[in-house]
Amino acid sequence: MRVVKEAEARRNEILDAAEELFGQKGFDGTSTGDILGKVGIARGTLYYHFKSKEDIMDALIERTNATILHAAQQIAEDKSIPVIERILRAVMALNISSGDGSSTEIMEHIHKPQNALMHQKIQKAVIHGVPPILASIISEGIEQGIFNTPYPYECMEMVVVYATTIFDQDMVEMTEDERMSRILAFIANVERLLGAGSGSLMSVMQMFGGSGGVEAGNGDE
Amino acid sequence: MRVVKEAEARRNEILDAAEELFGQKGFDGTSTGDILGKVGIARGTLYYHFKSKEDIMDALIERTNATILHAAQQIAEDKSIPVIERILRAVMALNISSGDGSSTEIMEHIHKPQNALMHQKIQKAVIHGVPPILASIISEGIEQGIFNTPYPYECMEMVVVYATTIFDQDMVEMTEDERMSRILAFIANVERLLGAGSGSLMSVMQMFGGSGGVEAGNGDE
DNA sequence: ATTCACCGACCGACTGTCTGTCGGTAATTG
DNA sequence: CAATTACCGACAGACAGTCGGTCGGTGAAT
Repeated sequence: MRVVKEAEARRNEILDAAEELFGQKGFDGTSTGDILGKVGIARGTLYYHFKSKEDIMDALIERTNATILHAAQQIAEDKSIPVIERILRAVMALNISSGDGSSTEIMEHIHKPQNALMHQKIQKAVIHGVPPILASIISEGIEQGIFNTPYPYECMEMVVVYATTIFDQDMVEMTEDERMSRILAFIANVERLLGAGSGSLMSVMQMFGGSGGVEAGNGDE
Repeated sequence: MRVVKEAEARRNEILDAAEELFGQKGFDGTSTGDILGKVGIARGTLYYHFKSKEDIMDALIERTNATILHAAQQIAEDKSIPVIERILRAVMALNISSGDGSSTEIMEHIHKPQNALMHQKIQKAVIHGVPPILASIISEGIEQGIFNTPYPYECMEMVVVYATTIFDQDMVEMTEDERMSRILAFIANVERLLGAGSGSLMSVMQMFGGSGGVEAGNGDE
């Protein structure tokens, strides 16, 4: 039983299988044998296309990242959308999406206590890729007088690092209430960082899916 | 050749060896065989004291953390030290120290591209343990009118998450200049978060070893 | 004060699993 | 009908964890 395909097709088959398996069982929990079985190829074939198991992970992250960042970048450049709305949409594009309707929901099930390495690599990619995109939008906001900070990039870096660590990962166990109050504090803090008016960013709360009627018309402080 | 010791003594011998080896070669790069050789015991003995390799790491992190956090806590409670100075000292206590002069400089060489799992676990412990300590100092500062924020805890959480990710790890490659400008921006951002006067936190810059006006003298790297 | 039963600490051969390699084979292409 | 490209699967090497068994010390009983 021998099926020959174009190298890139095989590569993607392997990545697809790896994506699903890593999501289910984690990187360490997935053996190359699992991938072999799922794709239906032999050991040698896998190592013909990838030089190591880790190489598969790297390729997977790059593939996903390219797709996701591109989508966010597109949105960021669309000056027809108001700044605040655009931030919201750009961030949304990073969370789920992908475009072609296929899976690519790595972000979904990656938050396992396992996959530490994968986690780290993804975060590195995110920290590298996302802040520049958001900072460009912020800069526009500054020109429009919506924001006011000398450090748009560093602000976004801080925001992204914090949000991905606390909200996307399972670094801190939280009840639904704790989460909600963290989100409120977070938004208030971001407003300060960006020099935005108090409450001006409350509309972005919908980014944090789950519960929470956006009803929050509270004026604290 | 058979040497019998008290269980806790052996446990600590094993942890000492693991600490050094993990620091040198990383967690994945260290085999249980390496530890065995270094301590001079047999396989079975290791698994008599620890239930798995990961269990060794957990114990190691807990041991280190207990020491470090305790030191920082002590400082935080010393109301004779001015608030700003106290923050500085508490953070210093987290970085190196340990107390008894022995090693415990995990934080030193842990920042390797390897040890992802260890990294994650340490960060989790830090995120859990440090913000409460710092927040208590901040709260005092608020009473004294030095700071002004409704969210001292969340601010510290954000600060700690960001600083450990960007400055302590190698998440982002930076030149010395980039690092310096990141630090400046960071301090300015923290001042905003805490509602502190502009420039009031510049003195804490010495926390970030290396260059900067502190003249500490060490030329690392 | 000697014997003996007991138990915690210790040993190391062994097992199962996993990653990565290598020589060889089938399909494809020019 | 070469030469290249994709593929195969047996194999080597390494490693984490297990298990039956051993040894030294300690306290109780003789």
